[in-house]
Amino acid sequence: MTDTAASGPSSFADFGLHPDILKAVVATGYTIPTPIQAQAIPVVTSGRDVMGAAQTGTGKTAAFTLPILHRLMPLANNSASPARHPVRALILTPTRELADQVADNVKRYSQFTPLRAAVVFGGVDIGPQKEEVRRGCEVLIATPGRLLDHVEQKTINLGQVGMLVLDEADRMLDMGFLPDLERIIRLLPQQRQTLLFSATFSNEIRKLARSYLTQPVEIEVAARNATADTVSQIAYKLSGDAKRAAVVHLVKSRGLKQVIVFSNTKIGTARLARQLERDGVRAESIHGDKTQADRMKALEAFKAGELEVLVATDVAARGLDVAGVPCVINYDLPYNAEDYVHRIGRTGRAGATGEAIALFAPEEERFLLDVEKLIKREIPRGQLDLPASLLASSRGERERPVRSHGARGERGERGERHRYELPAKPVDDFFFRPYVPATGAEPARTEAPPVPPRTSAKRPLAVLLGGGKKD
DNA sequence: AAAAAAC
Repeated sequence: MTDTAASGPSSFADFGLHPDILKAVVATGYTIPTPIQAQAIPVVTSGRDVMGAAQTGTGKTAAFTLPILHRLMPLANNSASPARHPVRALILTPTRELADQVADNVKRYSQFTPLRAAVVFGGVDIGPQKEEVRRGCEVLIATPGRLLDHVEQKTINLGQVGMLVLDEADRMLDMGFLPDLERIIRLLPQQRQTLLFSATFSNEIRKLARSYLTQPVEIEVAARNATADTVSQIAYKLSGDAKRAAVVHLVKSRGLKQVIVFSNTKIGTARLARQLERDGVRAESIHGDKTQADRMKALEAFKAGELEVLVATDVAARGLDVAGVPCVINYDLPYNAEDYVHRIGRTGRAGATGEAIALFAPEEERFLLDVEKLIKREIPRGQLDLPASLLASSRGERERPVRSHGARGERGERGERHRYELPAKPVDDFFFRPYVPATGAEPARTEAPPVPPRTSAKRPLAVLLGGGKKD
């Protein structure tokens, strides 16, 4: 812990930032730096490495973007030659949306300078990115995979990068980006400033920091894993069936706009959005199986206030910054308690008040208890009175029971609903072959071993052959 | 267990 928090500058003008950058800050309407900005800006400006733990929505992006631009100003020139604009600062993010958003910020803060910024990420045509990069950029924002693609195609050279930012580093590790990160870092000069931001300081993160940071200044603004005080939290216990009705009721009865509803699965996300639309709620879904164009379209519509609800997987749990999201609903409780913190961090941002509502089925209560343990506070349980009309339609439309395979005994007494049940996907006919006991008398079968359900197709061969380790 | 990310 550092104890410099209280004594930070009380105005952006106190940082000594280059006037052209300060001008953009003023134009954006910022006056008082947030705690992370107050702490990080002087340290980054001084050239030191930083290991920062900050709640999302605390102004983290500006906290590293502003001093980076400031430090690049002596290198800025108005030349039209791409050769005069090599990449000097590289910002890596785990998701495409976050990269895009950080790029928007960098472009805004550099609008009055000759500095140029570009962004590259996957899922979209690489051609325009090549063109943008070819024109030259001092600041490059990227997701790791597409960046390596560019490097291999020699459209991007990282040999002049003097500043590296790893944003949402814990998420990048979770997503298996470590090998990509290592490859990218090997392409950078040894002599550089490195900033690592992470929601948590896990052992893996500390190890990463030991490998790539030099005597970093540790900055931590909020107690780790704490939730913002400005977010009120409540949890409603509901059967799985009633959840959808609850979302409709909450949105309609209170006239909510711009609600993010989190679901655990891509399929569940898409299905819920469709059902909400049928119930007269303007809703779109965003998840990783959608094309990048659709993801952007949904996000834009949401930002523009055209949607009442954005139904999202955890693709949207971290980093997304939509001004003024008043309410986040956890339609499913996340398997990892930490994801709860990230999800509800979408509301109550930058000091605004927000509300986080959790809808949990009885069998999900243990996840709620995990969350309470992590955030070290109790989430009050509420009672939600749903109109009968909503509940009825919720039942009628149900094509198959949700979680009917749950191990709970009381499911039996509602057996009538099982008649609606149809498997979502065709089941491999292996499961329907008669069971043959493996007696000695049995003729030797030379049949290939059954292929497990298709999800295993991506597993290493060794696992398929039974040689893989299972832990 | 699920999600994300290069083609």
